Amino acid sequence: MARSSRLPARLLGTRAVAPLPGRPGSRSTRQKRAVAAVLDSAGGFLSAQELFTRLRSQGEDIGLTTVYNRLRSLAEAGEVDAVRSDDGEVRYRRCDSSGHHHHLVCRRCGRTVEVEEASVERWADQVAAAHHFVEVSHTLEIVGVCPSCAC
Amino acid sequence: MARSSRLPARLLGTRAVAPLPGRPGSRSTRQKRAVAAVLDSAGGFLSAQELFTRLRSQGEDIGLTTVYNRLRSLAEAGEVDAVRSDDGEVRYRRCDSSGHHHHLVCRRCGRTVEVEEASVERWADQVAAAHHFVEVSHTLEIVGVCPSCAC
DNA sequence: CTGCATGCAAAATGTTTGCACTCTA
DNA sequence: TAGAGTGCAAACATTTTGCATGCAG
Repeated sequence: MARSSRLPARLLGTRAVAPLPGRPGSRSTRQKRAVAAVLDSAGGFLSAQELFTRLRSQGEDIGLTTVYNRLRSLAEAGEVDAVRSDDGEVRYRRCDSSGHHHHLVCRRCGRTVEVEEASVERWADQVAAAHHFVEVSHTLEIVGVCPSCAC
Repeated sequence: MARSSRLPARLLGTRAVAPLPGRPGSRSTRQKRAVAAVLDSAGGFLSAQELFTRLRSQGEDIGLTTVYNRLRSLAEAGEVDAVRSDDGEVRYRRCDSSGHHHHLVCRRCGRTVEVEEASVERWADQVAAAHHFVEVSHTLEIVGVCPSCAC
């Protein structure tokens, strides 16, 4: 009962040590390419369901299972970050690995702005250290309504 | 599709303008008392399912629906905090500090430390303002391994 | 008595799994 | 042609909802 784990919790958290894409035995398919493309163009966070809808609405013939499969592989490979949102969906974003950053998200249109602020990182690390926590990571998201959606 | 909300997202996030317990028309029942008791004695985070199991195993005759009902009421009243864990369950804990705060969570044993830091709040609001976002809220959680679990 | 509270049963969601089929390499 | 990849259908776990019944005030 306590043991649920619909998603191997290990996939979550923002740390990523990524093996390069194109590993042995990996095959290139239309679906893989499509998922990657949408993920790239989106920039921000996307849930599996959203991703699936976008693909379908742009005429791509792909199954929901495949989207989940792909997303899991990408997450395991460290090519996307996965965080669970408040409403229970897991949301993925292309991990540009160039630096740790957070997002300012519009709750209406989904527009996202990347935000970097070292002080927050430092603060989080300090807090953790003060309580002697190790292997620390953190998640932070600011949500609101963007100017275009405001009125 | 973006609109899922198995749990009205408004319950999450730590904003709480709490009406005092025992509001008008509120009745005291065995079940309510039982939930409150377990929640109190637990101290830390508890999922609805865990709470339910504990109640049952200690002989309490209560339904799962009631547990969920109660938890929702308590969350709306600001008497418990609700955070979604990595594995998808919402976990509740008796909320003692009345203000807005975040959590430092042990990813092994679930132990949590409440953290308050005005500067983070201010920073989040500033970032949002800079991009002209309104109706802003934010979520922040720091996860790591606590000293006892680090060994 | 009144209507808040309870809880069974059933629906809804997001995600995972079993497995037969498809296509890339 | 072997096996990685795909995707339908069905299973799952958590949470919500409909509704008839119960009980505190």
